[in-house]
Amino acid sequence: MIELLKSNIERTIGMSIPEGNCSVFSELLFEKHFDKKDILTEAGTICKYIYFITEGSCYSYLRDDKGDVHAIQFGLEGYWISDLYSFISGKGAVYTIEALETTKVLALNKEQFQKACDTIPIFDKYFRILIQNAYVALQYRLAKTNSVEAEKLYLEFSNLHPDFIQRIPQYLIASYLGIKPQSLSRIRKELTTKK
Amino acid sequence: MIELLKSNIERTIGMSIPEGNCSVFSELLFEKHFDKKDILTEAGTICKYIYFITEGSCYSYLRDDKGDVHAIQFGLEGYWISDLYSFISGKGAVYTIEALETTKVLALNKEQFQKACDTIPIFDKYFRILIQNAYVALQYRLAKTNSVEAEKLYLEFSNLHPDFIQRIPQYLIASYLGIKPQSLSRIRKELTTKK
DNA sequence: CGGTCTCTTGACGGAGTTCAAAGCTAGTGG
DNA sequence: CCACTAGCTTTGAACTCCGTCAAGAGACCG
Repeated sequence: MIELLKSNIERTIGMSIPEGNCSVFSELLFEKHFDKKDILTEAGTICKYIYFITEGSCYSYLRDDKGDVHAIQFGLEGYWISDLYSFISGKGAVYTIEALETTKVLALNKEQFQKACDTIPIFDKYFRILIQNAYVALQYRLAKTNSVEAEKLYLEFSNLHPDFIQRIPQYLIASYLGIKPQSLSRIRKELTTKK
Repeated sequence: MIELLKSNIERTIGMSIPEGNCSVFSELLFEKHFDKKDILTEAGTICKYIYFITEGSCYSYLRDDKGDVHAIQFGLEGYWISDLYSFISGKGAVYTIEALETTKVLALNKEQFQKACDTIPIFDKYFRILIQNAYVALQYRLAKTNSVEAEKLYLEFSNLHPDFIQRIPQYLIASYLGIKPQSLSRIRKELTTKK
């Protein structure tokens, strides 16, 4: 269970974790289980946890004034997901997080997160790298959104995340790319007839 | 000079800086001067510094396959600007950073940045918060880009950053918002006639 | 005062949206 | 185990916002 997280950390920071640290982890993290369509965090409420997905998949979304859903982020096994703003500030969440499948996570509340950062320097470093990477990737994604047509956006996405294409419904991928499901359907049709 | 940074740190982390730390700063940071249109970092080369702007303004941009420029980020007095990916990884920068006016910055290279984080815990914390905030804001910006028409995007931007509207050329603001200068011109016309 | 850079305006075109309806597909209950 | 339903995907036709191309007006700098 915790093995996935451990290997994830080691891969990210490029060094192996001392044995002692693992037991500290086990104490801080606790498992949670969600069924498909369960809500991990509701927009407006305080997001008390960051979740590390060990099984299944989730996504976060923003609901706009018209009530339309806009997918923000997907998470599969080995991904963290949360409303970071709410988690850190303690204010109401902007996004809702929902399970796409039967999902198991390791949850960490703010206090435990602090403790993990304070007592396990490697974890502190790990999380810093994670956010830096997420920030850099996001900046690039926005730049692409503003400069490239939807077809190329989809191609890049499917090359980068073939696993997402397999497991995440098309209408959510469309939403994530900033287009309508109908448009993505037409794009996919175009792509298959091209080949 | 360094006062601006000091007050910036104090405002961000919500506590005052011990006297001793300031002198450490002065040793690590060094001043640089740029004229309008000078390049702080060129895409493709390694971005060796993060810059804290004390006077003037800059922007970072991505040049796409067609040679078109896409504004990524603006920086005025009190803002940090860099190609974070390149700075951290030591690989070639994705973005170019250019001065929009005569600009003075405090520069910090990787080694000095490390030293600052290691010896000044407050600085470490400050930078973590900065990136977290930037990440959260960016995520929200992308969500808006994908859900809101250009007019509202511009209105939000001008409400949030009236100082940017004053000092940054309109064609760059258009680029930042992901639209063409002509479109922004028309949007602005619409808005004035509406009132 | 001439040249370059920025902003504006007009006409047209195209990528993606909207509205609507019909196929699919997977999950549910009988 | 099949039938039914709800949700997802596909397809068509009309529309809309923004992009493209082009030209002119204004501003700024040497």
